[in-house]
Amino acid sequence: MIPLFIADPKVRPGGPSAWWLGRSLASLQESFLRKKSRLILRRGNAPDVLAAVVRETGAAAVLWDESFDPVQRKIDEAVHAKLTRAGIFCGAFNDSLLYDPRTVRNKQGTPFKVFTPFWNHCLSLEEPAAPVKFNGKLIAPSVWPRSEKLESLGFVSRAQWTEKIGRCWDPGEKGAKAVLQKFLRNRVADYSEGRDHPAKEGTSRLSPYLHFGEISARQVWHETRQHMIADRRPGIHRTGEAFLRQIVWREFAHHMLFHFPESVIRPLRKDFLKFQWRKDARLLRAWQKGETGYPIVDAGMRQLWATGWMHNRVRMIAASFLVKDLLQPWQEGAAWFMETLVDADLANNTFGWQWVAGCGADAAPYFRIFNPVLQGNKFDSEGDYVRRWIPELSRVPARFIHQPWEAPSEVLASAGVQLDKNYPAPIVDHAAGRKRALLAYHRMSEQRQK
DNA sequence: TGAAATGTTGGGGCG
DNA sequence: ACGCCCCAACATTTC
Repeated sequence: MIPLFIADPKVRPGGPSAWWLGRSLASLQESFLRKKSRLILRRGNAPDVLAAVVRETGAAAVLWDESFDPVQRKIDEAVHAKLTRAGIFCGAFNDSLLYDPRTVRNKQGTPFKVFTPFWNHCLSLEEPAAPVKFNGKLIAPSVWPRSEKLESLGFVSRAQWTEKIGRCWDPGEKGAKAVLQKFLRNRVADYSEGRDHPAKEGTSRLSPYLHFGEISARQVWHETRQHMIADRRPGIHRTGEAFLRQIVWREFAHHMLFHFPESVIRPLRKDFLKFQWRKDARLLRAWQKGETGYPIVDAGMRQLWATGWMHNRVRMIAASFLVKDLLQPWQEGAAWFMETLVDADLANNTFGWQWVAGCGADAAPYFRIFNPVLQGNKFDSEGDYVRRWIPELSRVPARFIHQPWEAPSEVLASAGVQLDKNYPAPIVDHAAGRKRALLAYHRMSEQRQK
């Protein structure tokens, strides 16, 4: 068996994702070496690379883990076509999802477009197969094919930010297992409540590991189920199920992307094609840099920049702010997230942004608009999250931490805050922004009727 | 996996 | 003691 990774230039990860992939491959190389095997690295057009490796080694079959995103699918098809023509056996298996998106259908035989029926349907299916522990030997070929150096694949960045992100994460399979065990031991029992408080570590933080396949959804599913049986803490069933529900949201997003690959660019609800966004590079830039003047939004955007990750509650708030308060196209936000997240995942990201923007198949209605002050008070009531990511506001009392512009001048002065000097005043008034968003939404709806 | 606007109820102050 | 008003507190509707 020849483990092989191909860096195909058609797949273009953002900076943090590329960094993660590089670290992940290094870790995978080590674990193959420990098993007296190797991980061969190549770069180039995947079908050509595979044909060359088959020629070099006389391999009889090529097996790979299937991915369902549009770019990868296209590559897989090309590989399959080229190799089968050459008489090579091809086999793809699904290790990234719990179920095969080609077979999950509702009673009408069409894909599910609403989450709850999808969830109920999944629960009615046979449980996904338990992962198999491999204890066997990896049989080495008589001659190993040539491998490129990991550094030459372009994933290893010398940029300064990688050092900072590196301190937050431990990519690789070992890290993934440790993170899951820690989550099940310490946090899953409080998941339903804890997951919404960004200052706490209440979420699983598994997203990048799941994205890169360092842990599979089936592993997470079965470990969690076992834990729910063994853990005697009250309420563990409810909170464990809330967590599994998130795993199935991921599943749903991947199935949706499989069935609607064009949703990466286009809104699923076609009336949104006519929505009047107010494209403004200045506003987009302020949002990206965490300079909107709304502390909970800015804290999230700065956490993203500093660590390659943002707490999910804050992702929703920040996304809502960009799309509704600033009326910027959701595609701009989605693109920024893909560039800056370590867990950048086309399916989850596309689904999430369409959900927030209200143009997804099963989305939040457009008139559901987050108020960043209320959300801040509700989920970061002490302001600890804001203080961690916006040091300029660290001395503002909790009463005003989510709306510093409302603080009396002496409070601001003693906290060392000068609005528009060391922290921006709000770039838009939320009440006015909300009204403007609703107006744009109504104009779109009227236009549809014409 | 909202929030704001609007409606309803009931207790207490007060003439 | 009674009725009126005010306004929390909660419920419902609307966006």
